[in-house]
Amino acid sequence: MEYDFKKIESNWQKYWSDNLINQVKEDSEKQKFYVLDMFPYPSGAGLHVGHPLGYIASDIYARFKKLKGFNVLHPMGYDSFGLPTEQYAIQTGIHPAVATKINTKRYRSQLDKIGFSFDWSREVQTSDPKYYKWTQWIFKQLFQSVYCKKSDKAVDVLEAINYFKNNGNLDCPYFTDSLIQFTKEEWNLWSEQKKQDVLLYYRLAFLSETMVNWCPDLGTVLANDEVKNGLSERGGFPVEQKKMKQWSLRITAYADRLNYSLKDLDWSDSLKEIQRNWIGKSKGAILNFQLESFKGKIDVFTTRPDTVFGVNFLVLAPEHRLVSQIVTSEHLDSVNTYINISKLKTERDRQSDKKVSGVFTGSYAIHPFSGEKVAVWIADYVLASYGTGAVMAVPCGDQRDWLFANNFNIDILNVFKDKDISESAYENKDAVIINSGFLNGLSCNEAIAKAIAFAVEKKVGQEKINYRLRDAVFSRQRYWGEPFPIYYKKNTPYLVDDDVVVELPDIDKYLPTKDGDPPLARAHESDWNFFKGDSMDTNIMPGWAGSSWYFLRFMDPHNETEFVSKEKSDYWNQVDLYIGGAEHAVGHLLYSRFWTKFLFDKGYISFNEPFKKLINQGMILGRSNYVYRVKDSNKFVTKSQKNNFETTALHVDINIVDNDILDIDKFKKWRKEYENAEFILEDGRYECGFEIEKMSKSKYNTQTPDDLIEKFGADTLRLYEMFLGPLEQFKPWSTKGINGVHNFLRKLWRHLHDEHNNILITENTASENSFKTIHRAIKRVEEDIERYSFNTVVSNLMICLNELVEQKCRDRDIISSFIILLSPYAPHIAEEIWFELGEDSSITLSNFPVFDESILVEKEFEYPISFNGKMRYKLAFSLDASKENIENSVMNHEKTIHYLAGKSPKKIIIVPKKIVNIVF
RNA sequence: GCCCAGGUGGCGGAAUUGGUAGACGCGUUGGUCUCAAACACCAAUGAGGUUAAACUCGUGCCGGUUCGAUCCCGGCUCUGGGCACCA
Repeated sequence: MEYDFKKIESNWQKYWSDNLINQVKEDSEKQKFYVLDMFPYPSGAGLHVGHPLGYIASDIYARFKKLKGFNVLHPMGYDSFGLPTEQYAIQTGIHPAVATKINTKRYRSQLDKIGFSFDWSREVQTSDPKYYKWTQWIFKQLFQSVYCKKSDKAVDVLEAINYFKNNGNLDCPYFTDSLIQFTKEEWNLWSEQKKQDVLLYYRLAFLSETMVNWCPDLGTVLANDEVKNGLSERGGFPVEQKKMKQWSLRITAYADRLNYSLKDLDWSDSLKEIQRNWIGKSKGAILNFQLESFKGKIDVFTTRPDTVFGVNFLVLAPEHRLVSQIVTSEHLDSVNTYINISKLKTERDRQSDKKVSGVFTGSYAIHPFSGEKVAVWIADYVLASYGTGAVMAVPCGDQRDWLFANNFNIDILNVFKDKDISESAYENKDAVIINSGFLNGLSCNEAIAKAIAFAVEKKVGQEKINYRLRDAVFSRQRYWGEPFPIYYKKNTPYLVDDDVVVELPDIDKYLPTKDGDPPLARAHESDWNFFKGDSMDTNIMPGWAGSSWYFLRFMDPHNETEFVSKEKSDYWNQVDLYIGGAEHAVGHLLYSRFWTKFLFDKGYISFNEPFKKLINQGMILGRSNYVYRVKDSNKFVTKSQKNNFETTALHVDINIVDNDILDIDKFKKWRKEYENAEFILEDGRYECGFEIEKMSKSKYNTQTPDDLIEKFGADTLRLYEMFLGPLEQFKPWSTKGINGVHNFLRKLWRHLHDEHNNILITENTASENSFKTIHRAIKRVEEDIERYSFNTVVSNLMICLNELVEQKCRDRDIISSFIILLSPYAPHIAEEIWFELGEDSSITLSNFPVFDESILVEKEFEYPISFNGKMRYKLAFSLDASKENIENSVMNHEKTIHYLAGKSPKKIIIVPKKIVNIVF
């Protein structure tokens, strides 16, 4: 009888679920370990073989840690709010909640078939009101908090209110980017509404009128990380800049901490680098340029104060608030024209337009160091949203300034000794400064320090650290997301009462109103489960709201009084191992870190980073097949002849192609329009082209895990996905090698069963060799799993089995150990054999075998004997052989004499237990 | 343009601290079993070279350090990813 994986797998999946084998409870006696996957968005397409890759790895690790005696938390849930389900609702009228239910059910059945050890009793779904009650709660905490720069943490807004009452906002320690200044008298005289408006400049969740990324096709605003090259990440629609009133989160207050604590995380360098780039810390100075004919000054941010004497002009962003004040009447027309043109450009146009443009305002500023007059221009290469929205232009040291100066025939002063700036600016920092008054003769770094010191002394500037990171826009004008726990009284936002969850109301259509308000504006007062004030907020939260804290809810998923109890979050603490795709590098991973730090500041949890160790699994790419249709015909030409025709390449379903050879009959049946297709063949065969690309339904290159499980079983699938290569690496999907791992399991089965499927096992018969074999495997499997080298574990298990088969070893102890080693990878077959061995509780509850070093101790070592570094032959010596002994034997060996060919050795290197090298 | 990761047989990949390059698997070839096929098993399999061996070359390219380099250093190149008027 053969290995009947279908029966085995369904039996044990039922056993595990009936006996609650995977449920986990807090247990202070045991050390905890938290293994988490980035939870999936349940799309209508279901899982393909790429999705479970990370889940399999984390499941193996979780099972391994359990065997090592840890109390392992390994949950799963769904990030179930989001755009695709809503788009589907718009097309079909099916309520997103209904579609979500169907999709999650499908996901669940696919996941169950793979044999994961998830504790499903802890499942959460972000679209469940019991869950998003607490997402709203966290938003409320953010709204009720401001950031105190002095204590470097979030504090209650009441603290700020108290401060304003007694001091105004002079020297106040609370983080803001507003320039507003007020005294305590002013504050105390203000109306309640005015006070609330001003507080919005400080709250960590705030409403503001700012430039946002508006995507007309999606009908919503987007955060910066959802825009790629001026197009929306989802759908690839154009995005424009628009001034709108939106909710934002003041993540910029956390920029420094988010940047700094990256260094302690066990994440890949490239991922940390992406976050660092995104935060974009740069050190420099703010310098003040007094205006010549107006009161007031232009502040510029620069990272190169050493080049300050090389300033030939200033440039403001067209949107800069001073532009309208300083423009002279004779330049008014040209400035207004320029501003209007740049307003019309989208972000994408502005980026792709490499032409130098700008206009002179007619005004001058006074150089704070030299006292000279400096012309003030406006140009759209200066961004309003970075730094101060103004730059000091140093054409000799900055290429953009150089191009600008050249274009408008502005003189360029060179402040670098012996550097040629006739062809381009000199941007390196390794020069000596000249033409710069008291900075002359200094290196750039010395000059930077001295220039800042001078600016501080003369009160014309100070040191400044600037971040590229912007506050995160937090509202979306869509339907399928968390409603805001906010109502309005006279346009001022207020929080709803403490214990209330604002539920998503039912509406007639999932589209904006006639007036362009978000879909939720369709809800009447009676449609809301809670209504107060003049109106409810009609925005929803973005997709990343629910996923920014779900790892906390898994610790205490059914708590109705807290988002997570302190006791439980203290026990489970940080996620010890987090596995997911690199596409979340700046979105989800940055926002989760932000929320974790915030909740830490407020004392709700006692750790300030969510994910201690993170692995990005590489994407599994699809291997698409193409057929070539001859233009304007229903004729298809084989790959080798396609250049003789004008053809269009079309994706063809990989399921009707074998080894790049098209199954013509299946192809004719595949699509109605191909029923009468004709073919130009070579040797009677149609060869398809291929391409490695992302797996997607539209490319017909997807493979579902279900098909493979049907054919080979879940254990084979699990082993094979790991065997493909290192987890982090991108790799094309191919089922070429799947027979290999399947044969491994069959070989194991056959080794342990007779032809009637009776278990073959012997007692205490193992040879010394078998002990060595199994202990070598124990060592390697343990070490490799510990260092997340999941692919080499499979090889080691194969090697071990090959040896045991050769040794005809069926000894109970050895086989038990082997089965436990295998069980994280192939839990079903392991469980089956485990019970056949006479055990009566799940293998999950057993212990990982203990490696015994003494068994592997060898008496001798086979030395590679190399000549000038090249291995030529091997010679065994006992481990206690002296160097002299080894040298003598080697030098007298006939092969040595042969390889030396009469020459005398210059040097003989003997490294004990490593190598012998003879240099001649 | 800047930053990060990577380049090893026909293919996926291994080599953990500078010490036998190519483990394990796929594929291919030959053989055993079979009426035959499938399965299974055995053997070979980096390239050149030879009846066989000897030998030569070989981890993207050029150079360096070292008794010894896939691994360390310098320069280049290609692939993938990130950022990009960021002052």
